[in-house]
Amino acid sequence: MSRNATLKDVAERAGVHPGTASRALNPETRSLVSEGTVRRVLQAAKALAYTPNPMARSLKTNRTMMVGIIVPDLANALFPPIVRGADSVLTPGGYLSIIAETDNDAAREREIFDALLARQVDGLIIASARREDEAVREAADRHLPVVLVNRRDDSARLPAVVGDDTDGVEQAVRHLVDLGHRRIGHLAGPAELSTGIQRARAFRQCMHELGGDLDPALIVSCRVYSEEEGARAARELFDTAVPRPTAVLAGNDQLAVGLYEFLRERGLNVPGDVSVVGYNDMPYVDKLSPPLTTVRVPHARIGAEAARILLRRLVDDVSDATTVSLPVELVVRGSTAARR
Amino acid sequence: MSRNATLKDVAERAGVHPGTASRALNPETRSLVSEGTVRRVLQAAKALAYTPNPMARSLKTNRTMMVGIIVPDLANALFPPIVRGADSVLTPGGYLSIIAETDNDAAREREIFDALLARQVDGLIIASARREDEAVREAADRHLPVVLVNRRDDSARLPAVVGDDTDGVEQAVRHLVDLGHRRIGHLAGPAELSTGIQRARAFRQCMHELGGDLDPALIVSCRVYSEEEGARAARELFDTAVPRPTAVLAGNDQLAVGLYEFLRERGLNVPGDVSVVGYNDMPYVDKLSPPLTTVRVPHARIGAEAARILLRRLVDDVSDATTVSLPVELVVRGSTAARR
DNA sequence: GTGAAAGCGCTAACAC
DNA sequence: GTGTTAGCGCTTTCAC
Repeated sequence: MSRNATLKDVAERAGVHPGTASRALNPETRSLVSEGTVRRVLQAAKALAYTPNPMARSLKTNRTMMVGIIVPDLANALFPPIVRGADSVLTPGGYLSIIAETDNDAAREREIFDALLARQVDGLIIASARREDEAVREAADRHLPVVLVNRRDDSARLPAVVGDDTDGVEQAVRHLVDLGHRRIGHLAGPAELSTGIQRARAFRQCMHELGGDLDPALIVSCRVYSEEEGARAARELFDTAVPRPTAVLAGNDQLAVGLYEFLRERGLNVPGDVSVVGYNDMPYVDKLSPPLTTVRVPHARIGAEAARILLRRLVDDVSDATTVSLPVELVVRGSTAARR
Repeated sequence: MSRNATLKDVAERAGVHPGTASRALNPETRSLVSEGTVRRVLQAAKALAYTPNPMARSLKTNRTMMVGIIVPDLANALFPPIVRGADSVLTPGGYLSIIAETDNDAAREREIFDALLARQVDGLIIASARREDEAVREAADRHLPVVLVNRRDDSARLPAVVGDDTDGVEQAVRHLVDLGHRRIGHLAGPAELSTGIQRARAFRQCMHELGGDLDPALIVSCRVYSEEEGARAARELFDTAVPRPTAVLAGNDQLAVGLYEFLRERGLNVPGDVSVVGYNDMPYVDKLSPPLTTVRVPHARIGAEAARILLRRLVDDVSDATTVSLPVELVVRGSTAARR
């Protein structure tokens, strides 16, 4: 924006060669320079309020110290904590995070992926992966430093950090079964997302193990995670499953909110007639009436852990394509009650 | 991340000098090159999947094509739409947005401001301005290309885009007065923020003009915008103002949510005993019970307009420190009713 | 321990 | 119309 001091300025003021100034300023190479010179250079740098030009440095070192974070949608309260968690690790590590939104659009994701690579980011954290994802596939093919968060792709060739969906669903179903429910419905998330398929799979498994009703009509798939789709799927569920479920596990909190709407329209009471469990523990679901029982996913921790894995790759060049599952916790509120 | 084609590669493949290739690739200078050459260069570039190295370009042009967006907190549902609105203008303009959060911390804001400048961003959109703000002051002093959004600083030396607080408050108060309320309380936002002071000022003014009760005990200041602080201030309001207000205008929706909590604890019904109006129309306030009547602020438009002003400065070098006020709209829901 | 010099990839002023 | 050259600010190899 305005004329800044350059290394040359600092060198001149300190009466040394720019090369020497560079060495003195860089902690890694500082030991190569005599103590007195280091002091003079540091002093000159301070006096001139010198900040190295990252462009010039990047051009030389081939590293931008920037990491891209790709999320579907910042307005979805799920993602800001992930971003913040990642940021809290990246910033102290000297990296700048570049956040971009895909709007849940595969084409847009592709564009952003390309744009970020063109900008020479050193690595990428992707929260928008679909199970079949072109950008993710390319990242794996090219061995780019990429970590997936929250959602995985099917190839599983990239490291990923997610919440433990299997355990989360089990806690939820067990809670409902303990309350006496057997006929439990599931509003399954999009089949193209790992969370959707994973939670649905865990749901079937649990129902089987815990003695729930295995009627296939109890599972309805949602095309997207949204309130409207939740309401639509809820309608389908309650119109199809006979007798109607006494409890429903929603694939995420947004679907649960749609379910709430539907039940209210139908004149069905929560939890009197139907118990409801959500997933994620978004902000404000404790303010719904009744407050939503849901599975809390540690999104900030997920983001932080992903950043740590990425930095390990970037800084120490250690890589492994393992998936880290972080523990989740059922938060019981007012939307679940014993079956009447 | 991996070896990319350089301009030199493209030039070689097209059988021309790098300088010529550069001209052919740049739309601005393309007319200087013969048609056939342009075609060959473009073709070579395509074949090699050439993307210009932004570092090298920036080093030369002294422009990074990056804009910093500073927000207090992405988890506050207010700010993602601002970011998205800005982004929707910046991206087509060829700019990349760098989003950073201050956590409502002045020191952190200062750090981020410096870090972004060190990264050589071309301009800044600041949503975290306090009325007295060191970073904002410096930006003005140095004539940096900066646009304020949502919140302004007192010096008013920088362009700003905000919602029309005066009109918003007037619509809210008029609505309450029309419902028969006279004893209307106000949970004022932080005095260090322009929105807090502005809305409180407008509130006093309106109450005066519309015949409301001017009892100073009806206005309570909040230190921060948060639910807890809203609840605390509500307690103070209802403990101090005698007789108690029959309606309350909250400085923002978060304060309104805190007010809800307090009223529920006190056993006061909304809107039966007390009507409540919020400010901002955050997501999910329509899901509260009762759904919150509030003033809708066009945050996405605010972000977009700010970006437009910034681009005008960056691209065409037009600048003016005027404040743009965008129209707001009262959304009447279930939290307001006629005084009994 | 320090200086000299090359060069990262690009653009732009200047030749021809 | 195209080639040549210099140089943006920095790091790093090579001399000395």
